[in-house]
Amino acid sequence: MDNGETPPLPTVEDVLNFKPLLPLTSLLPPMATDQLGQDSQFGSDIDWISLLSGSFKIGDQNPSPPTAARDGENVGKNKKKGGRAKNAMPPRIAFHTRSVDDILDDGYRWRKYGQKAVKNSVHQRSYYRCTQHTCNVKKQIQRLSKDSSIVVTTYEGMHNHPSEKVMESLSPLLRQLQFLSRI
DNA sequence: CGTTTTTGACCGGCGC
DNA sequence: GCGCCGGTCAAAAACG
Repeated sequence: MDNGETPPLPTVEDVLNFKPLLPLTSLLPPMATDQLGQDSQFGSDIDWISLLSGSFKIGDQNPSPPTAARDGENVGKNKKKGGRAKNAMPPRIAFHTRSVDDILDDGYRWRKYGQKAVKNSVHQRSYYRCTQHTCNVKKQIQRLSKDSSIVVTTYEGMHNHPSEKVMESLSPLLRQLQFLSRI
């Protein structure tokens, strides 16, 4: 598609209209300490997730676990498994975003693997998969036919690795926090 | 040249 | 069984 371009930053209106159904921290992967490098001191002393979510307290080693509220409002179509609960399907999280751009930069890299026209919608639905091999997170993007200015992004599954983009931008801050926490 | 997109084929579930 | 529908595969094209 139009991937060569850097996705435009969200406008103020985009931010105001951005209503996640879950706390953003629930989208972060569990901190993989072994991926931060052997020489890194990250991960062992500080619960970065709770720190970033604002629930971190000094000396609190046991913050409230992110009891992932499972389903969003629009996931009603999951009733397919009427009697056959074969495998618990991964949780789905949907975001409604008012944006001119279909592709929202969430920090992860995605590979498109399909596109289909859905019934009762003029627009098509695109299917993406996380490019990390060990991570089978999927997401689908479709634009509301009623209000074409709204993009629905549905995530399925949780990343088992950190976003290199987020890590890159957060690394200096994390180092600083690590340094300060040692005092 | 490696990676990503495109796009029709393919497949499985479900209702009739 | 058949056809619709949503999701995925995969080969070829496009891209940088």
